[in-house]
Amino acid sequence: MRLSRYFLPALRETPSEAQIVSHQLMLRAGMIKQNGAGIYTWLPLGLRVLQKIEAIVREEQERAGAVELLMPTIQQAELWKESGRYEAYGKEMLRIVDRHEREMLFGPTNEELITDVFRSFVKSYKQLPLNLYHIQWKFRDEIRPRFGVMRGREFLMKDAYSFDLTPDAARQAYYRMFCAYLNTFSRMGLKAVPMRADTGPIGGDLSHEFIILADTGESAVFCDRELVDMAPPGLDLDFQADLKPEFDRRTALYAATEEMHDPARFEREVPEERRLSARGIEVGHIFYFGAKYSAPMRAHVTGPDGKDAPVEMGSYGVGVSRLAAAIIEASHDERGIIWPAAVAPFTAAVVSLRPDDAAVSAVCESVYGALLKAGVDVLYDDTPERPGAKLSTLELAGVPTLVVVGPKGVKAGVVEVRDRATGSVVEMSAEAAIQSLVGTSGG
RNA sequence: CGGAGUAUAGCUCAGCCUGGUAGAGCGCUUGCUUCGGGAGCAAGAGGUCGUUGGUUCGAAUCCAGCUACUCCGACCA
Repeated sequence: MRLSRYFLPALRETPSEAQIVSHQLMLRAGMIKQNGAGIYTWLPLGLRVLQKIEAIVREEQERAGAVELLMPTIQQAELWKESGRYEAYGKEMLRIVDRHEREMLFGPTNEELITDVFRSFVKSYKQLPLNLYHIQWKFRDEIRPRFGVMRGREFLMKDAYSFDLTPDAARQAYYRMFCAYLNTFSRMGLKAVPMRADTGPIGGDLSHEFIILADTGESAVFCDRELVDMAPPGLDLDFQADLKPEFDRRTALYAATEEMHDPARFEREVPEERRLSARGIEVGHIFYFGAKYSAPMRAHVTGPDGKDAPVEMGSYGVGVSRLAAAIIEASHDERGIIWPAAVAPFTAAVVSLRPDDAAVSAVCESVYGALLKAGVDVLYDDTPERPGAKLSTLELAGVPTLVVVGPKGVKAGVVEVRDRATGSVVEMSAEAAIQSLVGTSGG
């Protein structure tokens, strides 16, 4: 992408409405624009990040055996009346009336819809286990949205729903998602700690929140330090196997959010030097809730004994749009965002210090062309801005690697390769710069 | 929903107290000089001062209503 043809409306000053660093940086880097309280347009750079996050979530869901579909944003009220949540959900649910005076709603979640899909098509235990997921915009009319997309009213969420015949099988489905989540967050460069969670209004008796640690996190968390650096299960994990040992190993140590925190137990179970009190951001939440929806909505399957029973369900959410902000909270410095390569909007940028210099432009074009051809997500800054302004903007936007091409370097036969995270600046031939990027870019 | 603020140029803000017809910096346009860390000079464009009403000879300024946004609390991926 040539920056001269791109749309990157970066701001030099911080808009006054932004309180936390991720919101400030997202506005300044031209990722989002606010429309109303908790409602945002995703500008091109922000959309790229969102799509990278989505892609990772999708790959790891598929790896764990989940199947993607897409449910609507606007739903009819009927199913919610059936489950009993139309009254129970309260004002957070945005209710809409259509031209025929029918009651509609903008979905805050999708248990009812998916349960309806399931009961329409699945009748036998032989079609189980099943895990269906989608990545869709949701709306919750929060009393007080804040912190940009961290707690918006409209947000993009991945939610998966598992269906099993027995509680034991349902627990295995839960363990699969548990492991998939750890791999998912790890791939985004995050250290996520699973914490025993309150099941809240969704109900059920088994639930974990996935928390990433960040000073600006909205909830206080308490855990054993060992958990923070525990490696994820890994992409070669066998999702067909019994994952209970894996799950048990990762939930044996103390980890709790404020609501579930038991100070006495914390002190009893965790040696003092390993006690970690920090702040965290919830980026995922998984629930096992059995027949909470399948019973009232009569989503029954016939078992091998010929008897019908409500299907055992669980639901598994990832806050996709929230993750964009959460990653920034966990990875930034005074100059701006530091994207982990896997979610960076562009993995590299070629920066022409002198677009009016033919020799400089020739080197830029050849590097840019080679990187494009190799499938690297590369931005080419061919604009006539001054060097300082260019570098500042690209550092603000967090591009992981810059290939800086200037007249001095070109005369000496070198370009500069700058690493955003470490700040290192290395001179090398254009050829070597291309090689280093093609070799390391994971796409 | 309770409490507290804010609303003036694209952005950050001043002006309001003490009423007299709107400013700065950055950004934008044009030209020249510059060009390796957010350039300099010159000339420009850009605002029904959130909105409605009231007071007044006269309102960005004083008063009231409304709306939007932000912050603190209860709620949440």
